[in-house]
Amino acid sequence: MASGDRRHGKEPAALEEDNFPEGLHVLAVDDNHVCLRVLEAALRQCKYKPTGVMDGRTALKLLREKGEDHFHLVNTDVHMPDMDGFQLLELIGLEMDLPVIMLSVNGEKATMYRGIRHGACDYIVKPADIKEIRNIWQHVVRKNHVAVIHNSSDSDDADQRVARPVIAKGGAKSKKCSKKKRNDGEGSDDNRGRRRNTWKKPRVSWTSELHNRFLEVVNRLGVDRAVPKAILQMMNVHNLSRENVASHLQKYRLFLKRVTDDPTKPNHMGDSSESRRNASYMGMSHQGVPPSSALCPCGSHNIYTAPPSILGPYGLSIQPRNWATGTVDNGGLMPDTGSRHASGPPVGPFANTSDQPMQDAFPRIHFRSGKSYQSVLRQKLMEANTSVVPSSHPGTSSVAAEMPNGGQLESANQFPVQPREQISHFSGPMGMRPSAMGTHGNTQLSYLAGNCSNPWQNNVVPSSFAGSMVGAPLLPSSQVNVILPQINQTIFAPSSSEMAVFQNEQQNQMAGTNINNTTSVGVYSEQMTPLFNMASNAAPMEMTSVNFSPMNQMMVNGGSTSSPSPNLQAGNPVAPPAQMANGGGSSSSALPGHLDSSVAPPAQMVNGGRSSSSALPGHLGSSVTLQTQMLNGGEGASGILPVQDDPAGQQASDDQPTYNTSNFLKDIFPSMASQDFNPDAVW
DNA sequence: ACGGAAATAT
DNA sequence: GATATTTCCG
Repeated sequence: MASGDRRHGKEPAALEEDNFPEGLHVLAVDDNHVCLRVLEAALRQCKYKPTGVMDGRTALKLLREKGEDHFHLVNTDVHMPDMDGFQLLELIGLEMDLPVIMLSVNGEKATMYRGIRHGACDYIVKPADIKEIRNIWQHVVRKNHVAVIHNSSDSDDADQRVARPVIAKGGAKSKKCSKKKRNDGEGSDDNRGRRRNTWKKPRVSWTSELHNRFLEVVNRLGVDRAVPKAILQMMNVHNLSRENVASHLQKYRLFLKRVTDDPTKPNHMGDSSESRRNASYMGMSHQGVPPSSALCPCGSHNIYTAPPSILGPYGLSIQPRNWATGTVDNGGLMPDTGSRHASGPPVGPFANTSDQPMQDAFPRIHFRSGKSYQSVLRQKLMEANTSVVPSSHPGTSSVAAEMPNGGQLESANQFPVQPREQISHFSGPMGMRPSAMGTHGNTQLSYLAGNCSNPWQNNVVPSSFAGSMVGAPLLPSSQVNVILPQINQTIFAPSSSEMAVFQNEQQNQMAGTNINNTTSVGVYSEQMTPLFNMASNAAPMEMTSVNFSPMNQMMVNGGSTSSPSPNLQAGNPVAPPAQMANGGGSSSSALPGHLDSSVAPPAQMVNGGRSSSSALPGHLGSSVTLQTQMLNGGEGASGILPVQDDPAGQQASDDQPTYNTSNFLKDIFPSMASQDFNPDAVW
């Protein structure tokens, strides 16, 4: 119960200095020679291995050449003449998935916001306190674990979890010393340099889609020849390892065995024994994802009809589930294996990705997982607001402790109400206007039943095989069609340019709606959020359970109720068929429109349901929306920021096109003069 | 490379 | 606490 132990705070709450991993390669980017020198010296002093370059372009080139494996961190100034610092942030983030700490001389919150929006995981205001420099290593650690630890948003020790050391001496494994001999040899060698090697393997989520394919292959191969390697090969799913398959196969075999041994096991499918087994198995493991029509041509893969497919009953059963409450209401048709995640449906992130197993991820611009992380950023921003140069480093328990509710708040407010104007941006499935959908439970129902998994597949369910969905083409929704393909392209073959376009698109749309209240983030952004997470994250590790919370929420929203809320309607397109089964099972239907829209998990609902930001004190609310914004990854959503001067269009002071020594001095000295002399200040 | 089983994550 | 998934090891 290692994880349990950690959750209960048995382990160090903070990233202790003891765990400082010396020799992290830090790429220092600053066009100013003096600055760079100082920075490098500081890094060195802090036991890092700085690799300084003079400008953004060189830095990017270097990064691309050496690969992210060579660097652990990037510390870059955002004020560079040769390249937009923010663009650099983004590029690095998207391409390399490296923690990037932005350096800024002005320390303005707008700059910080922007930097964060562009992927910075933290920022340091010059003159930097050496302590801050010293602490940046924690981002590497956090990066590795926040995602993994995240989820239990309701736990009060979340902050501690986030701050937990990861790569410390033991390499990737932060596991406590195993009681067994097996893990004793912690001191493996893969800890220091190869950050990559220290990374935990992304957790693959065996959705029904994936499982379907798996079963299909197994069936095709025959039980005897169905060995991991062969299966893997035939499955032809990217990012799926032999181990993954082996593991799944193991589980499957175990299941088969169990079924064989216990023929009395309930068979709700009423199928042949084989079918039953498969079906049951699916029930056992599938993630509430509608089966792929492609894999199961019967085309009846929905909760209303569960006919056998020519390919077999693979995962045909959908696990009706009330995502909102984390309970399962499948009419006893299926085991409740996938319902453990109270935070939402365990949907995978790869909607419509044709060959991607769902995995957890730790997106750069994704702070959901790190409640404390958010808190940290929030604090930093707050400090920035008050012109206080933060000395404490984000992630430290102390900081986290200051925002015990951070996670809850953010979640509750994550998906504010969608204004109609925005809704109109999206055409529903089959050309239905969102407003025309879901108003009546039947509408959704019929839609979902008729078109099977389209909406689900395209909008919500991160099906690994959605690409092969028979019904996919039926979905005329421009939104869906436009977005999904990009997901495929950006996630696993991240192209910064593509991503940029992607974001821009969204930004434009968002901007077009001129949202400026904290509850105006609409369906679009909600749906996009996960995409951004994915796209901006090379290691989709936490997608399933974290990144997609938004999606999950959407699902709850759209499928669980026939709420009259227009917002809800907006969410309908993503309503999972499975949810339809629940009909009005979700309690959300009884909730106010806003709540419906935001679909806050139970715990969060308590929080007020509606936009939490509005119920919170200024800064607090600000932070909440900040996350949303970050999640959105686009500036378009910035309008929701309570902070007035951080609108999308703000090109304000942080946009200094040029940054020369003169500016530097001007910026630095006043800054230094304005604060107590700090012997630790780097520059 | 496999598959069982322990470890760990959710 | 139960399971799912990963990791280790023969």
